[in-house]
Amino acid sequence: MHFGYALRRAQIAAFDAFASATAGHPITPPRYTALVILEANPGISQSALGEVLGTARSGAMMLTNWLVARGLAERRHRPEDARAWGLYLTRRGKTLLGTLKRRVLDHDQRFGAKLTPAERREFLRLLGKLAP
Amino acid sequence: MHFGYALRRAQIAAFDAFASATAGHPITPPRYTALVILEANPGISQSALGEVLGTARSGAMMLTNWLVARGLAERRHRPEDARAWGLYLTRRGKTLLGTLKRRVLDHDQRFGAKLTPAERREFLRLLGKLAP
DNA sequence: TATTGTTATACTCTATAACTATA
DNA sequence: TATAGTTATAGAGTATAACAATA
Repeated sequence: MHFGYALRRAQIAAFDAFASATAGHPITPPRYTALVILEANPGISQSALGEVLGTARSGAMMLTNWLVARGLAERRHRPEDARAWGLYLTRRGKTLLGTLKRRVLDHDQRFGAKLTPAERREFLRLLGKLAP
Repeated sequence: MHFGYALRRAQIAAFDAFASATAGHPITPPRYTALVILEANPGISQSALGEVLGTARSGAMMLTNWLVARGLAERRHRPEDARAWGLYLTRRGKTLLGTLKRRVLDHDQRFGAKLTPAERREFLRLLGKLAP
């Protein structure tokens, strides 16, 4: 069995847990991650968002467009640089993220509950060695 | 740190290893997996291929079309069921898969070499508990 | 009626390239 | 010239729905 396959299978199972947690919302993993990043970095630029997400600028823009169209985030002009936007969660975005975070964390913990506490620690340590 | 994120990061690293192994070939993880499945199950039907891959029939068909268009696989009529095709690797498909398997396995082992042999065994055991 | 393959369609993710406005 | 954002385009993956041929 390849590492790649085994990892992929486990990650698909984790995606399933995420899908259960976000059922009823059109939220995908990248969108959820973007919300989390915006919450932790108010005023971040689109380019910086793309860098953190590990995607191209254009991808960050489409992601931002989607969030803005649904009233979850907003662009604000930066006085010090007319080229860049500052991105912020709206009240609605913060509320949704609050709800989703609880549900995602809950499902994540249930997913991890297949391991004992000691196994969880060891597993996360080994993941850290594989993807530093 | 969520399990989901940690797993995703490690899996992206594994995908990178796969990409290095298949550099120069337009082979993706699902295409590689399909080749492996066809090698192990000569004459398998498209529907069965889709089931093993965990995707819809239509996806298995587009995958098959791609392989057939490049001369890597072929469809043969089944005498016992005029509805279904039997799928087979061509000689060219077998040759390519042979080359790729060596390279993918090599990169997979290099990826896993970030862990000690004992850690590798434990890691695969824990992955098995998470995604049985 | 159920199944196989097929086609059409749609959405998401990702990437590159070219363009604009600004620095 | 370099950067931020934008737009266009493309490929890949995945899914559903409807259809014809066959079982």
